[in-house]
Amino acid sequence: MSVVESLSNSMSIEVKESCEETAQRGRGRPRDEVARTRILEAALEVLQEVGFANTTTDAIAERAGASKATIYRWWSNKAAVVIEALRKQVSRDTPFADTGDLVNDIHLQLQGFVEFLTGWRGRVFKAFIAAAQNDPAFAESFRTDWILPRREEAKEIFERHKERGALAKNVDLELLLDAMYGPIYFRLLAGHGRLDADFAKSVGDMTIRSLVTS
Amino acid sequence: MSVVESLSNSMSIEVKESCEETAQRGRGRPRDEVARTRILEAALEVLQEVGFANTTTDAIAERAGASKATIYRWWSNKAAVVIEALRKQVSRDTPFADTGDLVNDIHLQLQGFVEFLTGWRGRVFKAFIAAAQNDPAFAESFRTDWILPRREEAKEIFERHKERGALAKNVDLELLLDAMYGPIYFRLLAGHGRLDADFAKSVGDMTIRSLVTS
DNA sequence: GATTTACGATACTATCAAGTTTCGAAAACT
DNA sequence: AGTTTTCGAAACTTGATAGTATCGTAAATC
Repeated sequence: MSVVESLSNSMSIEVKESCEETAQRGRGRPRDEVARTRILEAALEVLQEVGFANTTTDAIAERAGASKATIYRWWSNKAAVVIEALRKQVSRDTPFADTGDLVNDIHLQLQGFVEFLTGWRGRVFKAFIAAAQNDPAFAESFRTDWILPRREEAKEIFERHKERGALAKNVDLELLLDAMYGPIYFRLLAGHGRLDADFAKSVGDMTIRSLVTS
Repeated sequence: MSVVESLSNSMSIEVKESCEETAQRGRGRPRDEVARTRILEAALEVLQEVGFANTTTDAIAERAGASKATIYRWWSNKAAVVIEALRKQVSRDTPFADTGDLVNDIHLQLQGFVEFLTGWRGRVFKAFIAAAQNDPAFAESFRTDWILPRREEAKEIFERHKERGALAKNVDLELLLDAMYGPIYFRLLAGHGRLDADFAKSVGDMTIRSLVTS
């Protein structure tokens, strides 16, 4: 069983539905929630294949077996669809290691993250980051919905390690997280080296070494 | 004097001119090298302001005071202009610390890199990385012209530190470089924390701590 | 059954940008 | 002077796509 799977039952961040649109009881035919799901899934698929710059609403509609009219009935524009799709994925796929052992936690977190990025979700993720550099709406969502919640969760775990005495009180947790995840992001985006379990292990080892004397 | 300025006389990587187009002696009016320079500079300016996805050839031409015909006379397409412009900047702005002292080198390199990214060039750089996620030509140039040369140069410096005994022979230099630069890239792209001299110092300290027991 | 709303399909409009062409003028060589 | 090539300016063509509108149908409420 993979690390990601073994952690998938951990607490996930619930994203509040922004719109009052969801299944409002009224007169006519209700919103087709299946179509909604298909559209969001299709958006991620297309995004992952061609990047946001080359993602078209026609492609999303065709992939979803839906109509463009349906898309624009529920989302104000193309970016809104993709951003909601990305947020949905975030709320599902954020396993996080919390075993009680510091060394173990660090390794499992890095291992799980690399596994998360390998393959399908890695390409989605790259597209997300790229879009965030060109469009402020994506940048905001990337920070608010992805980066910050994960960091807060990780910081809580590390705070408990501090209280248990496994981690020195004066360790800068922001810096620690950057040291852990920075190299992973770096290889993901620059592609200059392998991004696999061995690398995750090495980064973890190095991070832990940097803590012993701090 | 800034770290970047103090290092700006160091060896820079000479990029070979790809095209035989440059100043071929023939019959008619020769190529206007001033216009060429203006076009490349304008390309970077526009890129840095709006990102590659929103960069238009019209904007580049207008900014450069040139004609689109001139652009397409010498470059096959829009991406070619921008990629050459980025390559030109790389060949100029790659100061690298090599003082002979390991701790000093690490801190100066990180300091110089953060300074490089702060302000104008940081935005160019972000646009470069974003484009690399959507367009294979940019990705190739990013690795070949930017990442790899810098890493090779840094690895040579660290190899000398190994020979001097300042650095353990078994240290993985690829990993070391990822640990140094990964966190910087991370903050540059995710924007979740400050990217300043203090941060560079902290990353350097942490990196050095991770080396002492390795 | 009448009404209301959503649906898929499709045609449509409007915009924007890449790349081309034309033209008169300028700058080199012979 | 004549020739060749480039230049800037501007008009132009072409293609792609975001977003809208229409229409007949399906699924709910009253």
